[in-house]
Amino acid sequence: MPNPRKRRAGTAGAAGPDSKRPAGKHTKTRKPTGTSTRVGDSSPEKTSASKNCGNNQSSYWLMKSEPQSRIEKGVDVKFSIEDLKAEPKQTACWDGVRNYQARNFLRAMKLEQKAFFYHSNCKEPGIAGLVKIVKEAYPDHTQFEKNNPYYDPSSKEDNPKWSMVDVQFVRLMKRYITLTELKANHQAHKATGGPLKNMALFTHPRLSVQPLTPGKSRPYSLCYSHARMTP
DNA sequence: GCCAACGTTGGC
DNA sequence: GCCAACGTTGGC
Repeated sequence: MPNPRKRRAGTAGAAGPDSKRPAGKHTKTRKPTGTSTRVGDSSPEKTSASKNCGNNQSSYWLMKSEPQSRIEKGVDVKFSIEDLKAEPKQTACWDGVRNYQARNFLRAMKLEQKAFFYHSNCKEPGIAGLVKIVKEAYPDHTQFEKNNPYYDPSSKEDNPKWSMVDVQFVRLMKRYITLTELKANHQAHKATGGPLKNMALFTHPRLSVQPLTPGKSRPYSLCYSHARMTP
């Protein structure tokens, strides 16, 4: 059931983001490595950010979602950053990821890490805002729901294949960063060795959940092989 | 384990 | 709506 699609999210499950969270989890918002990165600044060169991809992986991610209505198996998959903002607690679960690489990245996400919210499959694709991880990976309930577009009959309750995280709205970008702009920077960086030269958005265009690398750190290809472990 | 057929992604 | 790129499936 290939559905390497990104996904919208539903209200953070009945088992909401905080239901069984270790209470005192008020970790300081750890800024991505000291790098100067003003995260979420509108300059695309800075949209890649954070740590290395070694063990603790990227501290910054990019997650795609479709802001426009589209019916998939009878269900509207639309989920824009405005939709996220409108959720209770501005929080939702990121369900429906059905691609192993994307899933592995979901599983690597840590509390408080941030992700750029990317609008795909729409008039003007691009980065719309910033979200943060408020619940680490747990089983995606939609894989067991027969009437759900993301139902996966091959997944067993005692060994769920697919995971999701909960994300919370942080803010919109100061200005919308279009795919066109990102691509221009990516192209330029390929020549100059700039930080976006290996941006997964272009090197792995179908990956709906992807890590971003810090300005001068290792190329994404390394992260990629690290994350490659299991299907 | 190869690989052709098929399905999906997502920009255009 | 088209279609190229690419992931998945399943026969062998």
